[in-house]
Amino acid sequence: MTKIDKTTEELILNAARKIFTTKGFAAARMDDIAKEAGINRALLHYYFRSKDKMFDIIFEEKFREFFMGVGLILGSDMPLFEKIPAIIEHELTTLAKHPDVPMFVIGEISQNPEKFLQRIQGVGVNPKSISHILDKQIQAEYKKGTIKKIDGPSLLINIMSLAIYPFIAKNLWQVVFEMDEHDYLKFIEKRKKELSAFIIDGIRA
Amino acid sequence: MTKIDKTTEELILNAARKIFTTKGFAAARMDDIAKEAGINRALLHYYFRSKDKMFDIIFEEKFREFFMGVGLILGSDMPLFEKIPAIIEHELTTLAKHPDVPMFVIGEISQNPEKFLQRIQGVGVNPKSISHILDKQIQAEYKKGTIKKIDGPSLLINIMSLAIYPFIAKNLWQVVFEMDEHDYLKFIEKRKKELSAFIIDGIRA
DNA sequence: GTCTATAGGGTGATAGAC
DNA sequence: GTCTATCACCCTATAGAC
Repeated sequence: MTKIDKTTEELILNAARKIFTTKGFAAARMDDIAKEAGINRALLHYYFRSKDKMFDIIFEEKFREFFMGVGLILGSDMPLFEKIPAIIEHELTTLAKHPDVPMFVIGEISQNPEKFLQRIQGVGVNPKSISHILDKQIQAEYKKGTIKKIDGPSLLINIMSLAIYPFIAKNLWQVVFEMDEHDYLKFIEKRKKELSAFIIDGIRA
Repeated sequence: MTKIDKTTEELILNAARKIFTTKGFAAARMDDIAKEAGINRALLHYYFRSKDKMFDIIFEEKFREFFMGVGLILGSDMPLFEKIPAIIEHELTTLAKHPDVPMFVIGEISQNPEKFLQRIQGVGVNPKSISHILDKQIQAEYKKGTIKKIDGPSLLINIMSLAIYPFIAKNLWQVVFEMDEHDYLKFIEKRKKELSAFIIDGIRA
């Protein structure tokens, strides 16, 4: 519990957040972070001891952001036809503000999938129970004759694909479509309205 | 045109392909590649001079694989309702064999979007003309009353999202769904049949 | 062509002055 | 708390023996 200058610590964390999320752990340099924060390398170690420790703090934070919101919606008892728009709305809104989070989180998970399970349970998201809730809702709608036969994992991955991929490949599509930052965010904004309808029409009986 | 041992060269390229595509440029070590190939580091430089040059060869190759096939289908005059299943079939089939290509290619493009435009033109794919062809086909179907109003970029990114994201986040979803390699590929195989229907139902009027 | 040895520069981390 | 100087190791690349 050493007394530390709060503003410097946050200056460093802001810099670390920017560098790690845009470059990933392997390509990020302590010097990049120091320069971004406008201080020198030694100070990073004074506040956070090592690159690994600093990375863990940022990753944990982004990991939560990435999974917790959608986990809560998915695990709720909201009806299926409300859940889908709620997820789309939530994902596109938060990711528009933090476009490089998906690539960062998924990229680092890919390098270290073993660490992933315990971590996701740590943030209070239980894949199995979520999966179970979703399966039950799909079953119910199917029996009512409102949707086609589809299994939970398929529907879930369809929703997440459509919501997340446009951010993962944002730089790629910006070049292809010749869009600048602002154009692309407008494009995403327009998708908000279209995507739910697209998904629901895709599963409706 | 020095005479070089073809089999050693390919041994190295195979190793480089594996290491670069799974770890990315920044995390890949020349020593990883040497060990994977069963030779020593110096030999890598003898054949390919530098890490950068070696990487370029692998990236160029994977870049082509990733864009050319789908580019040809998209640019063809195949009717829209055949084009969509053709893309899905092509993508899921080739990516099932090379699951880490999307993360590799998109990840490296994200780090260097400037280099991307010239490169894609280099492989004979012209985004603008493809976009134009697709737009015309959508317009035509819309006038026939067969599909809802949707713009080219939206439809295209929907298709690519659904096809590619499951491979980008493969390790993540394998943990969530508790699937091993074989389970996941079976899951993908099943999606092949479902996805086209899902997309077409999603845009149908 | 393939190896060992090593140069040369980067990179994370620490010591110590202020 | 913040800095400069520096260590120790890592990593790419090259030299030179075989």
